[in-house]
Amino acid sequence: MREPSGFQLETELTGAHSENLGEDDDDDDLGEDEEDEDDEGAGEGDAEDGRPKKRGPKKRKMTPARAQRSKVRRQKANARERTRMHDLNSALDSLRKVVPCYSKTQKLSKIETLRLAKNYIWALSEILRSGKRPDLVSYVQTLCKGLSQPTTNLVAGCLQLNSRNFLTEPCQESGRYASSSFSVHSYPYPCARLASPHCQSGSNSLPLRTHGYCSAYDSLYGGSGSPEYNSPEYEGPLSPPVCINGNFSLKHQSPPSPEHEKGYHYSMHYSSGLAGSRQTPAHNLVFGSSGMRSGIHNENVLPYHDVHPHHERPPAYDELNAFFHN
DNA sequence: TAGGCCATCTGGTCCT
DNA sequence: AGGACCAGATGGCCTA
Repeated sequence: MREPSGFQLETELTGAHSENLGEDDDDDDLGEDEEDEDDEGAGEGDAEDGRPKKRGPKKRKMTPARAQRSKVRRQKANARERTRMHDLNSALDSLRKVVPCYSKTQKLSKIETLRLAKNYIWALSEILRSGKRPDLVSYVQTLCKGLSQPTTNLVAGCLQLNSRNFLTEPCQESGRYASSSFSVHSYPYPCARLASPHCQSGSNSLPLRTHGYCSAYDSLYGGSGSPEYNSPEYEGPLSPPVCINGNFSLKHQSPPSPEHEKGYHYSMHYSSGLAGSRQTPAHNLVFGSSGMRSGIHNENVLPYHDVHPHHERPPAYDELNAFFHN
């Protein structure tokens, strides 16, 4: 048996896969077949020497024409692969926008985005399951589980956490959540949603801005933000607050109305394009007694289709719907 | 400079 | 047969 080597091995590998499959009928390389016959027939067709006849497509020499075709094919494959990866990155960007802590300037890495998304889903599921306002610390810890330190800091900064809260908290995940992890000041995070003019609507709107950053937890559960509205500091794409309504606010179904202004609870809009079956009116979303104290107007959040062009329904739609109707 | 992240190329495999 | 998907390799860029 001959040992394939170097260039020949490469051409055999690729050629075995594709060259011999579809392009042999191009007879622009005349004489090749005969060369191949000579080339391979002597080496592997010998039944006399006891060796089994080699199966599979014949190996063919790389002629200039074939090399050219191979090159073109490879270029096409590369272009497809690039497109595919770009699509994948676009999807990741969409995901970045719906997980807590979206920042144009400090993008989460791919892996961190996926981890944070997983944690976010988990945290929301826990809220649904328990039906109670989560503890801030455990909530953040859930969000930050498995995240790198910079990302943890970013999340903490996004939440505008009072780092003192964590000084007394036991560390989790082998010390990952030590107090030093929450050096909020070092990761100032401007909350995109705050730039939304909806943030300033209505007297019942929750003060969302604190020193230019978003305290999503505050916005969800009521906190101590000073109402500095409509700042142009950050005009990037909107990120949902780390709260239910941001993630599940889907689409404006009607322009803001006085009724909406009054309905200051955690409103949820669902507007699904799925079979047109779930044009659900806004549901007031109330989280426990403390949650009642404050809320975010439903227009505070990015229309769902802005980041979900296909109008996917949130996975927990039915559960949420049922829960918030109770 | 090492390490992390990323984009791209590439070959193999699977599916339609 | 061709495209999608995947994983490995490679090199560039950035940051601590």
